[in-house]
Amino acid sequence: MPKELAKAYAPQEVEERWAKEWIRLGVSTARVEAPGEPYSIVIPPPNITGQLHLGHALNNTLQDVLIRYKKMDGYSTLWVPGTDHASIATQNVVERQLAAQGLDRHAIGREKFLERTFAWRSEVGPYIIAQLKRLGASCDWTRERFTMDEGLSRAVREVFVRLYEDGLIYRGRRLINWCCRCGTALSDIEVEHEDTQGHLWHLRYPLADGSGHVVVATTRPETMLGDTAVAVHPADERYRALVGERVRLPVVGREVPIIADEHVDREFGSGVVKITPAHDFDDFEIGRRHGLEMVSVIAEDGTMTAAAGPYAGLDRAAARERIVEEFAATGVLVDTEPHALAIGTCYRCRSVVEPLLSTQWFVRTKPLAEPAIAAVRDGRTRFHPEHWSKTYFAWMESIRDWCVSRQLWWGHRIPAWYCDRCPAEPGTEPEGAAGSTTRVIVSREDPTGCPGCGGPLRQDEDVLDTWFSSGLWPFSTLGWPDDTPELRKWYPTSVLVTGFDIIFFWVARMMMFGLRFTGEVPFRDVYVHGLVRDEYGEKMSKTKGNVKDPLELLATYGTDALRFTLAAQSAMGRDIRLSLDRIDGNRSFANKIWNAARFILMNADQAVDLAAGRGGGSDADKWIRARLGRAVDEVRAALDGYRFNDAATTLYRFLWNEFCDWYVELSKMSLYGSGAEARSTTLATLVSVFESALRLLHPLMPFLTDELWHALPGVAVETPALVLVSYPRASDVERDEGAESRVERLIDVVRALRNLRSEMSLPPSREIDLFVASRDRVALDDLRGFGGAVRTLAKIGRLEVLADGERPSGSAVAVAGGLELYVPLAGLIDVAAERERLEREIDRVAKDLALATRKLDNEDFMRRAPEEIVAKERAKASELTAKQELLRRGLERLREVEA
RNA sequence: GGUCGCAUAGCUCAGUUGGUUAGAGCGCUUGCCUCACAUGCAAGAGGUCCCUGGUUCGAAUCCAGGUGCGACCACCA
Repeated sequence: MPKELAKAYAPQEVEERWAKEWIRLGVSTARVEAPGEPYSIVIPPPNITGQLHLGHALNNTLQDVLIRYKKMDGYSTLWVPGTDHASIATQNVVERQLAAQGLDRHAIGREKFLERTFAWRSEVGPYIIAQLKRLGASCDWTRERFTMDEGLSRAVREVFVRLYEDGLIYRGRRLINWCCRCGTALSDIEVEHEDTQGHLWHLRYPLADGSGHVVVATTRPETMLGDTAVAVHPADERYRALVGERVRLPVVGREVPIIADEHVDREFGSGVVKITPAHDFDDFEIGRRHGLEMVSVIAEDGTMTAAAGPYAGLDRAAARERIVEEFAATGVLVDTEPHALAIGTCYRCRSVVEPLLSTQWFVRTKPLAEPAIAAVRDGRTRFHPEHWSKTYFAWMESIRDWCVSRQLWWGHRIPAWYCDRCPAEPGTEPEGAAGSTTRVIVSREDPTGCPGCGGPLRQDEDVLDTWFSSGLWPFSTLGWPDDTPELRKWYPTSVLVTGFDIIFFWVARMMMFGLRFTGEVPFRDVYVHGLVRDEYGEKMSKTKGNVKDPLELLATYGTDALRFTLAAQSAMGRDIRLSLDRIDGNRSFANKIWNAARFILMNADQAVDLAAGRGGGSDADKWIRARLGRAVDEVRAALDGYRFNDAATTLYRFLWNEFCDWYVELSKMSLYGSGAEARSTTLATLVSVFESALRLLHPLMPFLTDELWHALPGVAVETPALVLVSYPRASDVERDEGAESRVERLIDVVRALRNLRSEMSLPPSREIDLFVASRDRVALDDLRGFGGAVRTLAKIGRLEVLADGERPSGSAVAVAGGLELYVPLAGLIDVAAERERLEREIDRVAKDLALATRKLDNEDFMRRAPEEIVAKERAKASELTAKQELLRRGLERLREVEA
């Protein structure tokens, strides 16, 4: 029985109802034993601290489009949802909460801190999941994972231990990036470089023998306290004689050597550079090459160490100020100039990162990167758009060892224990820290005591980089290290959908770990989407205050409208400027579809046999089926190629410009003005084509389509959700090309007549007469077939086909669909206006004709262009010639009337 | 410094392998409350496809150079 639909689509109620219904039905719950080729996606797990933002909305919309499409198309799909513990980000949030209460984590202790964080996590963790559900994401919610789940933690430990056993994880003492605010080491990519305006200070270092001085230039004068050399270029004539001499450092009084190193840039500053191996990555390397001493003058909390002498205890920034002041007063500072430089900042708290000497755990990445590079080179994993593979290669090929230990509490604790009574076993001493006497035990199970002396052990205090566990996500979520049916079935996953900002952090790590531990790539495809920006192209950020809340947009425009807009704007790899007008336009699109359904339901006063709508009927019925077939092909091809924008455009055009604008109008004639049989076929076609179109659209607009599909007469009512129904296949749709071209001709004619009416300012209510002539028999036959439709759609009163050679005078003339159209003007309009219109039209035709003629006159074109192109050009030219001739005749007749 | 991307209508953007009359949405103009829809219908105006050169019968599309944006990477103190 036809349902009553409200006059306008109100998404809110429909969406909330369906979101719940899908979950109640468990439509997206994956079953290992389900038939069909496997298709799987693992969600980029949002941070538990997260709020759904537009980036998530985009990311998850695209994944959902793919999953729904594949599921409908018969694949055995799995979309694994979950969240990331986000070690450092979450810890910072909780620490801020503590600070608000005047506490810090050390005050409450590790255990309490973790308790509190877990508690908070169970409070806010479900929030983002609920938001994903609201977005319509058809994840398998029974398989939700969290990176600190028991299973995933076991995977983390397994990986750590295996890497350790294979010599790919080691402890080393070296220069690392240290965030003084977060109090932890960071990996190279966790440091962001910010351009700032600083100074270049020129300092005078006296030679130790008192024979003179050298001037060094530095952007960080406070580090001079830790200088252990100054360096010049070996080929620099100015300083060649000084190499091997010593300078005496101001303040600390230490004598340090003048060394020669290729790395020094002779052009920069004075050509003499101070070397601080403990606080600068370049200097660290130079120090290594020359066996220099390393003096740490900045401590982990950002204050100066005892080695900084009189500055000990001062914050590094204050120390710099003091030193500059004092150097200015004592003549050490000889010059100050402004200097632009990039300083490293912490990606989580934005404070300035210090290079410090520290003992940390590192992953040896070269042996992991090589197979990961090969897998993309040989196409086992493909990037879309392809150019992102270049970014991936560039990073992978110059990868450096990955510092994975963090001095944090929230995260996976490093499975290493120390016995301070037993000596280190050979080969397990930290690199770069000779003479360590501590025995290290790395183990899958928590050890009960030292295997050497049986004595107590202390576990490493540190946790792992959060990206260590996310790097395992594609297989840890499927049950690895166990050999599970899920892993066998759905790994490798089909596609990873992500933003380019985490190619290094995440994609690269998953590739390395995936290949190392499963022997296979973690995903076949990587679809990299752009960033969602505001309407001015600015990145959305809290600090800029231009963040749009997706939930607000959902409330205003509807989820489907937002989803459709995001997909439609997702041209391969381009950023999205989100314009509210666009979303609004797609809200109208949803409303348009809603009203098409209303129209159908209003007319569905009889039982509808869907099968009867799949063949036969009028030309219009056949035409819309043919158009549907084309749309199906296009949408499928677009989705297969991750061209979401093309899929959206095709759907929009088909539903609005073809189905609603033309077919619905044409169907009215059959519904209201013909026999029962024709009427019944048209009704069935309306329902059948619309039903297919809803299925075709479903991945993009799941709520609206599910609601309407179930309201249609004749559909399988026992199917509880549209995602369980098959995706349309072009081969299931009849394609009658004859009918297709006849209706195209009809459309051309109606357009031409409407155009003419409009140009002549004829009121739509006013009927006009139409005389038609043509030398094209087929065109005339066609016209006889669809004449009635022309009369209705263009408001024609009399319609007559002229005899051979007979042409009316004083008529407006148009040429369309191979037909000459004459509309007598007597008493209708101003003849002069029509004459002008004709003249303009003739000009236009003449221009096109000239273009075509020039090509055909060109010998090279005729000789070298392919046959079909030449034929096309010929056809065009002759058509234009005929048209021109006609318009000219029409013009002449008009002039006669005028005269 | 290196690498990558982008430049098309007033605005936001499409335009797969070179051959279209260069498209869409919004905005604008004109006319319509036509029995699904005014979140609508019909019609229209609006473009040196950034510049220069090259390849080609043919370039918005391919190549080179330039200009202007944007992003990423980077150890020039």
